Amino acid sequence: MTADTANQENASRDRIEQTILSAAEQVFSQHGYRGASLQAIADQAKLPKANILYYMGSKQALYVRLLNRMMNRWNAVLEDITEDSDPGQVLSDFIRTKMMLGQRYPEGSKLFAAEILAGAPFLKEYLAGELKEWVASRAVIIRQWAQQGKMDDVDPRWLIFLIWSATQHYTEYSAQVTGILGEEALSEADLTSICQFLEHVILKGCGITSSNATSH
Amino acid sequence: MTADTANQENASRDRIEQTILSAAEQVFSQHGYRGASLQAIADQAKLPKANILYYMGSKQALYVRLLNRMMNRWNAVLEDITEDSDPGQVLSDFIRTKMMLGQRYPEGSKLFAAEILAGAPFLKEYLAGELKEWVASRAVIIRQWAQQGKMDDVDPRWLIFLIWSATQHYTEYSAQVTGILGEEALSEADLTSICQFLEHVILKGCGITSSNATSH
DNA sequence: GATTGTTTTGACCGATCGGTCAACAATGTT
DNA sequence: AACATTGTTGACCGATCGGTCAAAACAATC
Repeated sequence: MTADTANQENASRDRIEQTILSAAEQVFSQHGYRGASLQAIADQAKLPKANILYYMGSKQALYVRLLNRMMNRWNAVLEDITEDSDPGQVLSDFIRTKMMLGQRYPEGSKLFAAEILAGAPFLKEYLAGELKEWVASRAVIIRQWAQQGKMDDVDPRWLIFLIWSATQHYTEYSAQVTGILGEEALSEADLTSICQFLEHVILKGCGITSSNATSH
Repeated sequence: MTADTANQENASRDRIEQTILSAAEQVFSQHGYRGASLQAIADQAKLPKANILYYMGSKQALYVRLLNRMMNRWNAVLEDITEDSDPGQVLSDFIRTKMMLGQRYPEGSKLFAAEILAGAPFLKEYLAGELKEWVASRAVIIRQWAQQGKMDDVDPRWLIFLIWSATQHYTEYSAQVTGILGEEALSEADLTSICQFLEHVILKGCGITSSNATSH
């Protein structure tokens, strides 16, 4: 096997795996781990069922792989903030980025939501480990901002949960939102309006005078 | 059949039905409609599987009945507001009530969330009908408050969605929240703190001077 | 062209799915 | 006591579940 054919084959293998992962993400996100069937995933991917297992090993391995892929997409958010950062700028970016991620990866977001709804059987350690530390470290910085008088002295944990929930709502509850709005899907105008609303309420609600937060 | 024995039998039947509904709510809320099995519900209710079907007819009928029961619990919220109401008082009550409902019926709330995640196959008409009208009518009143200068001119729909998402988060994402906090469950102190935080941020964020909102 | 390794896929496995049914127990009614 | 109604439940049905396997198709090397 030459390097050329190796690349070619690996590329082919990657393409098939991506097809399967994408199909599986859709099915798992709609019906959760138990409710999803390999046959439904295979149909979605337009491949025989045995092929799914050949590439992914088992239903559980496929599911865990999807969860990990989604976790990786969430890195780099709120990662490089310090006590000297501008809260308005940071929270504004946070809201926008979180909203954008949800719109970019709706199936992945729903997959994650279903996992949490089921009691997070595959993510318990991650939540109580990595993510807990991440929240704690961000909370320290936010508290410093409050001590500096840059914002109100609110509990940073509730603030983070508020931004998470408010933004995730529009992807995970999209069926409810679109039903109520009477639209097929959220328009660009809707998204802009929602982001502006969230920035307005959350920043103002935290006592942040958004000097340059609307400069985007 | 005397009236007495009729009452007795109906009471017995009701008790069994409630047992089944409660068991089913737990199973459906964790695994969604497809992921839940009648056998699992029967085990939870400590009844033979055939007994579940005798009382409920079918899996779908049982599921729909649970959804309707949950919908009924949500009535009476924001129902008696007028243009003369005090926004601070109303929104404060809204936040508290919504939070309380989530804590009181965690399984029902998760059941609803799973239904929406799956694309709301059984609730499409309700969302696009009753609930849409409900939101629209509340929105009219909230806009009147803004015109009267009682609050900022924010989009009432986004405001309603914000309060929904922020409060629901603590029941539907309880696995994530408790994992991050390192607690088994949310304490009373946590809940009080969260309510105060949400009232502070949302009311202030909407430009509402909460004169007597903290009188509870 | 023979050989070796990798994909592909239909057929199949035991277990479980939602649902039916008949036999039986329990309870009312007369 | 005889009968009718309702409640209970194990056994069973065809379909589908996740997963295995072997035979065939395919590709690469010598």
